[in-house]
Order: sequence, then structure tokens, then C-alpha cells
Amino acid sequence: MKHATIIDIAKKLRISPSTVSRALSNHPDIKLETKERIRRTAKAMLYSPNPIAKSLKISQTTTIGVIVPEIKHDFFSSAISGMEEVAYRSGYTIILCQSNENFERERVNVETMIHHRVAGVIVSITQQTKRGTHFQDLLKRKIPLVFFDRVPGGVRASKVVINDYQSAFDAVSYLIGRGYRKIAHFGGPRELDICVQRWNGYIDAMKKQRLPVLKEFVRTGGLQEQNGYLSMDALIREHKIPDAVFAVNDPVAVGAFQRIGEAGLRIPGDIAIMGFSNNRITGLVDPPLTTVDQPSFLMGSTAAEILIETIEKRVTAPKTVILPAKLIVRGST
Amino acid sequence: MKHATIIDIAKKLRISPSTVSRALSNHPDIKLETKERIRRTAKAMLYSPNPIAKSLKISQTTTIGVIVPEIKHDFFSSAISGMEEVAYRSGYTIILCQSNENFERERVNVETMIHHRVAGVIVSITQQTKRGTHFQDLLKRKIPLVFFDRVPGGVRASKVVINDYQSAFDAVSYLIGRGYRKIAHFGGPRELDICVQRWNGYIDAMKKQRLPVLKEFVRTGGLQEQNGYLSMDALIREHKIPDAVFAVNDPVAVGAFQRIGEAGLRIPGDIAIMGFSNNRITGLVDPPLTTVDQPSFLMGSTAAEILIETIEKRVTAPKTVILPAKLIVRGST
DNA sequence: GCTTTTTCTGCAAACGTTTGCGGAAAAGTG
DNA sequence: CACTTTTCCGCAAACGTTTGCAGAAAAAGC
Repeated sequence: MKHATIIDIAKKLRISPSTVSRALSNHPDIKLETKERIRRTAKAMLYSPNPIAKSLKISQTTTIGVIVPEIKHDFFSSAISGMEEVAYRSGYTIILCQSNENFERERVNVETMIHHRVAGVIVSITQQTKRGTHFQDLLKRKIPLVFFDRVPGGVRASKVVINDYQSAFDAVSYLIGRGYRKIAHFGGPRELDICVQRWNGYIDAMKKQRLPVLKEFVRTGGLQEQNGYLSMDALIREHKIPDAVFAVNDPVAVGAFQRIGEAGLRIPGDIAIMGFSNNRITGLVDPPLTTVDQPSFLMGSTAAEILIETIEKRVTAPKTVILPAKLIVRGST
Repeated sequence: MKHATIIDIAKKLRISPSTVSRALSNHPDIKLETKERIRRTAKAMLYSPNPIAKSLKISQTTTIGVIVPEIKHDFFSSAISGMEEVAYRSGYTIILCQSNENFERERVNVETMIHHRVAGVIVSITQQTKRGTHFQDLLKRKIPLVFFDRVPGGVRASKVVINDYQSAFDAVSYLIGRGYRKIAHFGGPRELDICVQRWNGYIDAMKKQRLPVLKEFVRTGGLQEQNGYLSMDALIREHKIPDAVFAVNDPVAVGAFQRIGEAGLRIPGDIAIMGFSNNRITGLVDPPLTTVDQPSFLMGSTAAEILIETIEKRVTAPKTVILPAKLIVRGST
């Protein structure tokens, strides 16, 4: 079963392919009557335009590329869901790559997107990503680009983020308000702006209340569960037990949570714990985790909206959207 | 910044584009020396082939389409992760659609895939999907198709699943072995084969031990958390408290879990609970849920492997792979 | 009725590849 | 040396669209 083409329609109607093309794209040059005729037979022949041919001709597709560190991560999968939703509504399709937190692979992914002539790309960068040179290749080719959540420094592109600094500041202030004093911070890699922001929020909140920031209570590591587990493990081994832990994100919080449980310590009695992102898990563990709600689906959908707007309206000025994050107080603090 | 084309290379070397094309695809007709020369300048000019032009010519792309009910669902996102992994290794890219458990949208998604001339598609069907006619369109066009997990009846395509019947049978037998007698089943829609299989496994395990299957203890509904919540809610209102609940999947189990907690009942003391899939959540709630481990990542990766094999080797005989599932015993039973 | 304007349609080139076929040059054969 | 065979490369068409330009037909102006 072959696809019907514009040429097939043209032959059947004994007119030229160009007329058919114009009629189908509603060009004003074509008489209304012929347009109708063409549309009817197009429908009758089950014609569907070949996007590849069109792409080749106008050297631009109607697909948008998405690059995330890990698809299965709760935050990302629901952001992707948001993107797919608006892409679907706007007639775009999504091609998806994961970088696996690997810089080199991210670079390759960007190349893949370029080769595929995507109309634009949305990315959240790797933990390892320090330089943004590979993103410059996109900008050079005038391919619209929007980052979300994990954004690199020094790349002139749109971003959708939350106010990480303020959220962290508020979260830690809340802990202090609850009476916690020895508050540890399990931070992420210093290369990632969001980690630095959250780190700064922590520091400033502590300073504001004139609480000392103890070196042994500030640990940096990756963003995975195991990192939280290991950080907590180290603290326990060194017998440096904090009142509370402010984790850079939920997986790290959950890792710490597990280690605390294994040590027979009580939450929040012995150690309070606060996460960041409001992953589904945090509401289901016992006690449920206090965390900062990061609107993942919304971040994805607005990222897609901004991108599509940029593609279609050809606006070039990068835009930064800061979405509201909300402290969700639960049993762990 | 423009992309270098085959023609650009040809001009620079004063040879014909066809020679360049053949050299780059290592055609035996071309002298080794010229091949080398062409490859060198191709590299120097940062040439990268235009996949769109190639696709148009050979009317076949190197992308594979994936359609799932919900991206953010734990099981699916990690299956997608598995697919992306092998796709990446094999030089394919993934285009992703979600049907949102909506039959009509699934139909549109399939059309999208056809228009995009994907090399093959992987799908897990909707709860609503009863007829597979839209999948026939793929087969008619000789587009390889593989289903995973949720497979429809009556479509001649490859499948990768677990043995749902046996796993359910084993799970329920285990419950009976632990001494539970009044075992309820919260099942999914009867349209979905996996639900029927698990339902049958439940029934047969009960029958084998000569336990009565009570009508009020067998409830069907959707596959979401709220469905489990509501089923449990109904049972509690009717004062029909079972010893144990065997849920069709983890979200349903978690829903029931929540309702049980709200009712002040104890798990497993008052009601034991068993899920299905081994979502991450199940290991983190308290008590952790006994469940059946469904190897989501592996299911995704093997689905992709089978698909790519079918695409490249042009094998046409559908193949069914049954992956092992394993009972994970935890605190909830 | 003849020129000018407007309305509509077709021709042909282009997007970047792949590939069947033909043929020149080189090599082999007797 | 005259021939056949092999080796290597180019021509041109094709994939299904879009679009600038030219031009025929119809309408309008006088």
C-alpha cells in the first residue's frame, strides 16, 4: 500500500502538482472552486503530505529535540510528559535522547539533533557539563534552544527555572524556625548552577540567623540516591549527627532517609530531613518528606511553549521564565 | 553556517556527486585511493550526511516510534530508557508519543508515525484499546511492529511480555501459603490481556487450594492509584475486610495502601497487600510492598532489539519473548 | 473592439541524496 | 597488436514537496 502523493492527485484531476500544493496550503492564488475540488479528492485518496519531502525542501522539520540526563528520573519524565502534551497540540513531534549524565554523549545528542534538522531543542544539562560550546553550534545554525531546570552559564538561550536560591533560602529558614540548629547540606556538583544556587540559599539563611556553617556538615556529591546515602553514611561514621539535613534534591534526600533508617535513628526526632523537587516518592515514604514542590510538568510544558513560540514567531530575544516553587511541609521535619 | 553537502565535496574535488556518495558508503566500485581522498576532505569540510534527503530517496528513516499510555509512569519511563539505550547504540533515534490512555489519540499517534516514515514502532496499548485496526495500517505498509507489556489480541506482531498468568498464580499461591484465606483481587479493565491473565492466575490459584472466590472481593477498575483507593474504600464502607489484597499493579496497590492507612488498619496485620511491577515506590513505603518484579528496562531494551533486528534482517515471523518476573517478598505480606 | 489589468494556473528548478546504466581507460589475453 | 575483460567513474533520473516566474484566460476600462 503506497501513499498517495500530490502528483497522484494532480494526475487524476489533470492539473499540475503546483496547483495542488498551493490549494492544499490554502494559497490565495487558487480559485475557491478548484481548491474545493482538490481537497475533496485529496481526502478521497487518503492523501497525507510527506513531511520528509517538505522538510527537505524547506530544510526545516516540525520535530523538536529533547535531551535530558535520565528519562526514568521522576522529574524528567513528567517534564517530558508536559512537553509532549503541548507539542501534540501544536502539531510537533518529539525526538528524545538521554545523555546519561555523560558530557560526551550530550555532545553527540546535540549533533544528532542538528543532523535531524529539528526545529528547536529543549535540554537539561548533565552534571558534568561545564562548557556550552556544543550548544553554540545550535545557535550558529539559528536553531532555537531552551534550557529547563539545569541551565548552563554563558549560553544565550531561553530558560525555564524556579528560583532555586530563594526556595532554598526559604526552606532552610523554615527549618531554623522549627528550632533546628545543626543543619547539614548535601549539595550537588558545583558545576551545576542550580546546585550553587541552592547552596547559596542554604548559606545565606544560616548566616542571616547567625548560625555557624560547619565544614563537616556541608558535603557535595552527585545527584543520585546513592550520593545521599553515602553522605549520611560518612556523617554517621564520624559521629557527627546533625539536627536536620537539607538535601539538594529528592533522590539525595531519600538516600539519606534510608541510611538514617538503617542506623535506627528516628525522623524527625533525631534527624529532620528536607528534600527538593516533590517527587512522587516523597509523599509515600514514612514519614513523608518535607520538600520543595518543583512543578515538573509545568516546567516541561512552558519550555515547549516558549520554544514553539520562538520557532514560529521567530522571536530571538532569549527569555527567562521563573516558575513558583512551594514549600511542602510534611512529617519529616 | 551551512551544512556541507556531497555536492560541495564533489565540486572541491572536481568529481561527480555520485562518486562521492559511493565512496562515503564504501561502494566497491570506487578506487581505494579516491575513497581516501574523499573521506579526508569530507572530514575536513565537516560534512555530515543529510538524513532527510536520504530518507526521501530511500523512503525509510532511521527513527523508531514509541507510543505509550503515559510517559511519567514509572514502568514506562524506565522501559523507554531501555529503548533509547539500544537505539542509541544502533544509530537510531526515538520519536515519542503518549496516548494518555485515550484510544482516539493512540490512533492519531499511529498515523503520525506512518507520516514520519518511521522504520518501526514499539507500543504499549491503552486501557481503552479493544480493536487493533489502526495497527493493521502499519502492517499493511510493512512497518515492523512490536508490542510490550500491554499487548492487544489479534494483531500479528512481535511481543515482549512477562508471564502474567504464572506470575499472578505464584503470587497468590504465596499469599495462600502464608496463611491468608480471604484474598481480594483489584483487577484492571477486561480489555487488557495482561489484566485478564493476572485475573485468571488469581482465580486458578484460589481454586487449586479450594478457596472460594467471593464476588464482592473481586473488583475491576482502572490501573491508576485512585482506582485502588476507591476499591478499598468500597470494601471498607461495606465492612467486607479481606485478609489480603492482590492488586493488578503497583499504583492500584499503593492506592489501596493509602486507604488502608487512612482507615487506621495495619499492614499486614489487618490486611496484607501485594502489588505488581516493582515500581520504585513499593520499596520505599512503610511497610515496603511485596510485589512482582517486572523488568521494565529490560523489556524496553529487548523490545528495541527485536524491532531493530526485524528492520535490518527483514525477518517477518513475529516473535514472542517472555521475560522472567520474580516475586519480591517484603513487609506488606 | 482593443488595450490594460486582474485572476488563475503551469513550468521548471530546487532541496541532498541514491543508483541503474553506459562508457572511457586500464589491464589482461592470445 | 587487436581483442576482451575488468576497473573505475559520470550522467541523469528519481524521491515528494515548494515557489519564483511566466503566461493564458478572463475581466475591466475606454
